[in-house]
Amino acid sequence: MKTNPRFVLVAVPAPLQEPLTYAVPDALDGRLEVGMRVLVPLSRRRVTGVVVGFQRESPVAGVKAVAEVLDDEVLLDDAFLKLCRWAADYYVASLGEVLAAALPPLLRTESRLVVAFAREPEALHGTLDREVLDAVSRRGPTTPAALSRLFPRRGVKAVLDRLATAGAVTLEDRLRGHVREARRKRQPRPEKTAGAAPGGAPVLTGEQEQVLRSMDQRLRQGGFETVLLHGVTGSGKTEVYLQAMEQVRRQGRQSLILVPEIALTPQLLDRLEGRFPGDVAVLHSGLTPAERWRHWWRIAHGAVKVVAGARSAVFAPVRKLGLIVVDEEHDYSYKQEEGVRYHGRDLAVVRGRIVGCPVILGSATPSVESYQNARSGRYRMLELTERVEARPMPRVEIVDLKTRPGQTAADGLFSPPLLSALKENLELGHQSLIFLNRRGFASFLQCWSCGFVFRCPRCSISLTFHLGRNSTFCHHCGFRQRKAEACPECGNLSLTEVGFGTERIEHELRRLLPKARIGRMDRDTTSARGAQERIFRSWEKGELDVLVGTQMIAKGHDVGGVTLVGVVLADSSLNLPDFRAAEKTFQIISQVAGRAGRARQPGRVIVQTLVPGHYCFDHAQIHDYPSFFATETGFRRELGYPPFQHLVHVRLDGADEDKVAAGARDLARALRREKLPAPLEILGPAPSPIAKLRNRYRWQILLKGRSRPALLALARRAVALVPKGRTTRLHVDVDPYNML
DNA sequence: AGCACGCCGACT
DNA sequence: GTCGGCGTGCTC
Repeated sequence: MKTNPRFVLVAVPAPLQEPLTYAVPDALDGRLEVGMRVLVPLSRRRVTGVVVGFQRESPVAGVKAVAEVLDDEVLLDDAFLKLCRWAADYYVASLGEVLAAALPPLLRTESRLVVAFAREPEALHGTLDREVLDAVSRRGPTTPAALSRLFPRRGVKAVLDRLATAGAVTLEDRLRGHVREARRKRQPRPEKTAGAAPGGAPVLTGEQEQVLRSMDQRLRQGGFETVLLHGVTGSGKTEVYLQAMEQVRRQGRQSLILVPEIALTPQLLDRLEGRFPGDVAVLHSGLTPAERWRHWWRIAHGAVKVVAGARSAVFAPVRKLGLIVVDEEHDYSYKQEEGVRYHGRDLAVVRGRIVGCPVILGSATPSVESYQNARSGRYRMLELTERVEARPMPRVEIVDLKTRPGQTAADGLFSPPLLSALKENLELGHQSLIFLNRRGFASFLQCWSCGFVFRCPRCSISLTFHLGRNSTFCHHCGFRQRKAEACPECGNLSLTEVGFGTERIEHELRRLLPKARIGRMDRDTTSARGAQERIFRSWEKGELDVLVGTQMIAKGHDVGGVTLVGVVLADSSLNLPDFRAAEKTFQIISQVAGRAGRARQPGRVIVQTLVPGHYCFDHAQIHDYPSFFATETGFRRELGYPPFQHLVHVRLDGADEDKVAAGARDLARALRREKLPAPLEILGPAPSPIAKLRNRYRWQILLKGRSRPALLALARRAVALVPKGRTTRLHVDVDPYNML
């Protein structure tokens, strides 16, 4: 494409609806191609943009010129840009926003102001100017931000302007080092991976072999197809992925495997490294920008055979993509909840279609959407119905907590069956897993005298009490407050702890099982680097008898091989105001239950609940996903929820409650006046369930209908109708998962 | 997203 | 009286 056009279209990392036009300077004539990064002026700074097209004429007058090319060859290929365009279109975002979500941070921010000492001026304005100038000459070239930190609240910016005018310092818009670095086409040293020996492939079960055989042609020859691999827990899905990836490698192509963030553990990575030594790149949120960039570079230059990562790895710049695997495809962490709210699994399928490669979605408890797609023939269903080594499925018992009258929830954390099973298991020297989907000691503190509840000052929710830190916390914004001794309303000293979380469970277990060695794994105990690994290792070595935890013990580390799993209260997820509550509960019970009985010992699972009659328990009890699906889709169809109809969640938020409410009403009224190509329901507006978050009030409108084009058209109208101000902001969430 | 321009409370 | 808060608008 060397037609020497005079203008290029450049997508910049800003929420602009359209790419911007820049002139091509003579020096770059013929050197620019679509997919190259360029440095372009934007306002008063320079940013990296991506060339997305060419133009003969400029649509606007007075365009600026491209400052520099940053690549000698195309970094982002056509398929990558197609995926980004698709995402921008579908999620009602701009290409620039999608690129901002897709590219590592180091590829975006490019220039910054650098202050350097120039010369001693003849006169200085004041003592502060003197101090700042001294600091600059002492520190060498530095940034205004660093100086502001050194002289907080003293108007450093004005000082610097004065100093610059006086010629004492230079203020220069300087490129960051890495930009130059990136341009040198030096390949980073290949990572030396601790010589993990190639792991031998284990013997496959008949089912595993059959599944692989049925995908063989696609894996060899390519071509798009989505396979839903529905395999019960412990049926060896991972082994299927690994062998499929090996097949792809033999064809000289690369594989991309997406896993939930929480499952991106050393355990999985060890396994990948074992099979593909030195050939694995990992992308996850724990990487520093520089590390992420290094991995990105290796991937883009074909230096690895396998890319593993969480959600955003769906944008990994893999060139010769031969297979995409999405493990635990039902997992909600694939949904991005800020910025462009994309779904990693759905984009994986789109990417497979664009590049023409197979996509494997794997789960023991598929999402209702994916299972429906498999039913309707859009995906091909492959099943693994048996556990490896013919291990039996665990026995699941549902215990009704209600049948214990005269007792408060505090007494009844452990029902007699669960408690005696725990004791018995302990005596046998076996390990037990106790699951509760809630952190902290008590859900909230309430005054027994006047009813006062401690609430977050920034959010409309109560504060969770954490005994270990003697404080109450907001689980949404992080607000912390030392535990008060008395009620701030009436001064009463009797503050009651209401509800319970994992910390309380651990506490009670220590009391009930004084001899047991008890550990806890939740966000509170694993926040320190390496802490999760330590807990897991001691569990693995048998140094713990009981492990209490949240989702983390159901996903993430494979804490398999236990003989007893207890679910303290299954209702916590069942009672959420969410049409997926039953699905979420079914999934989490199946996942934790799957931890039981992986070794030779058969497993036992005890699920406590106040609503034992709920259908999700019936089906979970007998490990019957298809029946659960049938019941669940019955309700979904009736109520017009996904996968039968689609949703778009529109939220307005802002600091002024009245303005947000009025804005939401105006918007809903305007949307109802729109002419649509197909009928849609417009529900609301209504205050969001969490009506205030981080001091911003929230109202929402829900769009619902069968026609996706109509839904997206209406969502775009909403974006156009709400001015891009900052007092009330609009967020559009296509296919929402979290509507709180 | 940054960054600059432009109107209202606490200080040299 | 200023300084600096962030609300608003723009970026080829």
